[in-house]
Amino acid sequence: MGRAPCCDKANVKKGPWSPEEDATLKAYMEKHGSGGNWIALPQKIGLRRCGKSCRLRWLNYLRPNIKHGGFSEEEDNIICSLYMSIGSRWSIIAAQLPGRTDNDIKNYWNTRLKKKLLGRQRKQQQVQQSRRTASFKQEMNKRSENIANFINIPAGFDNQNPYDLPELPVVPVANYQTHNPQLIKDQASIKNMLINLGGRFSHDSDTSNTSFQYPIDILSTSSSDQQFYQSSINVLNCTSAANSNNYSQFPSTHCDASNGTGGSSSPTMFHGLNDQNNNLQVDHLHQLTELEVYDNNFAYQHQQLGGFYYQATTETLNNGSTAGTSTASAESEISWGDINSLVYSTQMVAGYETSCPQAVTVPPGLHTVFAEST
DNA sequence: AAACCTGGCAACCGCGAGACA
DNA sequence: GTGTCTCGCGGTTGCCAGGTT
Repeated sequence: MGRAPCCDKANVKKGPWSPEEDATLKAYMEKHGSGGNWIALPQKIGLRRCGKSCRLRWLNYLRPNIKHGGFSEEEDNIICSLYMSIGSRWSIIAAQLPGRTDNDIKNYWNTRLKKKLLGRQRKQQQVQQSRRTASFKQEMNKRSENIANFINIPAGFDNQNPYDLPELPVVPVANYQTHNPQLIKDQASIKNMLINLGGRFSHDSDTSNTSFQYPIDILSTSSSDQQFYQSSINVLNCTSAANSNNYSQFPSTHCDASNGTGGSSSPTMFHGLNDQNNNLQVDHLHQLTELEVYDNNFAYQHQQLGGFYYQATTETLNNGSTAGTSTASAESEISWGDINSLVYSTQMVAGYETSCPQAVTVPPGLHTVFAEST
């Protein structure tokens, strides 16, 4: 059986609202509220409008304290960060921005923010392209050298084909979303996600468990996966500590992986690309320039391009070793309302890491590897 | 000045979830 | 358990103002 129409389509008015209609709806809503039944409301107040239309008009336009346009840089950042974390969950994003409606944010994203981001990405891609070209030239030079060495082949050469340079390692890094095909569908899921990302909620009953939980079944992964996860968790435990602070008041101390609380040296930061299977391609690693490190938007832009973002030391990359064992040094109490401070992290990753690495949170699909600085 | 194009935004549509009989 | 109804959400459409040709 089909769904019954919510209203008599033939007798309802469509299109823009007149000032009179607005005034009627507003007056009624301010006095009585919707009464929990939007469908019956238009008839009650003599409006030839669909109940859904009334609801929309009230929520998006007539409701008190609605802000239109003039999005601030801070709001931009929140929207971008949240979009990167949870996708097009406009109502949730709107809940973090007082006075903004989901419709407003959705429109703003579609018409401006997305383009703004794409523009920056294009710029970034150009830079990356020139780097790849340079790296290709370098590789060709290396190969030329190898060929030259082959020509002067030493005695005892073991028939190895000199043209086959050793394959560069491809280190698998499990992707949160890959391992969690059941995508986030509700606040509980998001809460779980945030817990998995290192947060805890003040009303959680198990307060004894302060350590980070693996977002995937890590025992079934390879040892190298486990090592990378452990590295990530070291970061996340640091994150837990950081998240108890207001994001605008970061401590000036550093965080290293050995104790999760503080260190003094700055980690080296890299970025790279994932392959089709979301595996980290070490051969595409690139150490971040200072400019990139301080580019507030680099992290999430790069993630959008299908890349990952992390920090590690050259040593870690070479031997795949984990950072020192970390323990959560401070409990982080994160309420649902504190989601803001969490989601800021995607932006903070690049903008703050070198001076305050503990302010790192890993959104789904974003890989972070942390190791002691050399 | 007129036609055309483009971007921004309000409003609509269809669907899923949850409440209720 | 099933069907109906409402709400809320995200995607899409279409109008309109301003810019360009």
